[in-house]
Amino acid sequence: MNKKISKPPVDLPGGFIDRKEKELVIRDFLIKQIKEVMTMYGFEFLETPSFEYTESLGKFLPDKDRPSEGVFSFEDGKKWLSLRYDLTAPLARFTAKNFDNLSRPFKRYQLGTVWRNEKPGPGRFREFLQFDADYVGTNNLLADSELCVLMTEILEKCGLANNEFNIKISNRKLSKGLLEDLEIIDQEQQSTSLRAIDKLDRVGIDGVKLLLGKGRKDKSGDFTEGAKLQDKQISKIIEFLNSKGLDQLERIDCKNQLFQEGISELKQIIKNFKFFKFNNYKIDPAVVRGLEYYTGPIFEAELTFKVKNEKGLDIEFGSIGGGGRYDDLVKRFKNQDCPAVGISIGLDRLLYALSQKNIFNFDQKCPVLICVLDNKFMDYYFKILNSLRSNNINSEIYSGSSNFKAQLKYADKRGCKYVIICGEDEVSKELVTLKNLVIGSEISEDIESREDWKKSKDAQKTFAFSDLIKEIKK
RNA sequence: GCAGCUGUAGCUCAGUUAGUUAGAGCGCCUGUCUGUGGAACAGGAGGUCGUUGGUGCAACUCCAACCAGCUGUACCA
Repeated sequence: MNKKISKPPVDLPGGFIDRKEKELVIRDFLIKQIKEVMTMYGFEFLETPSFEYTESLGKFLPDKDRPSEGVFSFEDGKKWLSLRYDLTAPLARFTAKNFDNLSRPFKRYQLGTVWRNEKPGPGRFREFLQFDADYVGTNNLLADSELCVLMTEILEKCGLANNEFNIKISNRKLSKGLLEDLEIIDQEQQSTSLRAIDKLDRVGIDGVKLLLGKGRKDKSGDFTEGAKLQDKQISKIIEFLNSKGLDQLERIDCKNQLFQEGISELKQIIKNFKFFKFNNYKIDPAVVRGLEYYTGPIFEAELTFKVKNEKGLDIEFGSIGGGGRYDDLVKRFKNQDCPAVGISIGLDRLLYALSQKNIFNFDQKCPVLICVLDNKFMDYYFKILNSLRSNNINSEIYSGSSNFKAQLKYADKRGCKYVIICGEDEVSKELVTLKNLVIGSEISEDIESREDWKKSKDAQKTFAFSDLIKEIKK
């Protein structure tokens, strides 16, 4: 044997993780809640494949030097394929492909894994599960309103309290109109300004001022180039950002037509909220969400509590969901006007946030372990097993080959609440000994010597086989 | 991508001014205990000191490059 042969790594590529039962159980729960809400609201369930032609997904065409900038891609024959990075681009493709057969508005929801080749962070991976709900083929703002309501209902059903998040609403027409009105028309300067606005909640008003002006140094001393606007323009934008409600926004002196359209759309959306008796929202002009793509109202679900990393430090967590109106998306594929609006929620991020609240319980999942004291009692063990399973009790016969002591350790590690112990004494008299490991563990805290715990049989009980189900259900 | 910090056992970390065979706690395995996990005691396994190169008689220790992780920042459909 040559020891020098290097073994393959057990590490995973950065941003990819193994997901264990505890997490998957919660994830299944979240999915179940989402499906219920979506069905209630009358949305269709859709699934599209993981891969699409790279061109169909959008602007991230692989070039020879960096074929995977942002997306995972490979060349299949002469065509480039990519793993989808969201569910919206595939929806637009699907809609265009089936345009003539779809009812419009077309309401669909989708749950699926998406992949992004970018820097991972806490609760943020390169492979993650996303949920999307969209209205395609309507410009009725009732759809926008309903999606906000729906997002709220989902988050609440998933375990967030009403005061632990809120939906921030804005309109791309406001920021765009304002910039036009301030004669900031240079494309570069516009984008930089929009990005600066978007950062309000992270860098604060002063940070935004710097980013709109000369630029800003971050905590590590790294410098970000600013938009280099004039002071007059900056103070106008700051006034805009400080406008908390619709009233204050309306008072801003801006004649720009786009801006005014934005205001009246927001008014309509809020008016619609009354139908839904919905008020867990906040007008927030600082919401921008990306640069391309969105054309009108935009929404973002923001947590109101601090998220910590595994070392207990508060971290910048960002939003757990959001969306908006993207009226031009389908047009990329088909020469048809097809306004649309949608939301998405990152389930892994939601799960990460929820996991800090300790609201989930896993007791029932662990099986009852039937210990094997001797193989000659197998018939009896299977009699017990069949009885448990037919009564819907998770159970198993120890499947290793170690001694009794090791079997208890195994049960301990699995988190089993009960073990069943049957040897000569029990089998000959049709009895069952049931040991409660949880109680046993509690008792052990007061036990000091080995003699004491040998005596401590409070945690276990012996009774007739016929009473097994009755006893275990107690 | 950029910046700062951190890489020593499965985990958390110590390791002096470079100086024999690199340590601790927790965890893991075995025994005391052949029908009782969690206590105690005793023993054991487990390390190419992130990687590669450099300087030294000598490198975990100094230098360089690279890699990985964390945090911030940029980009974000």
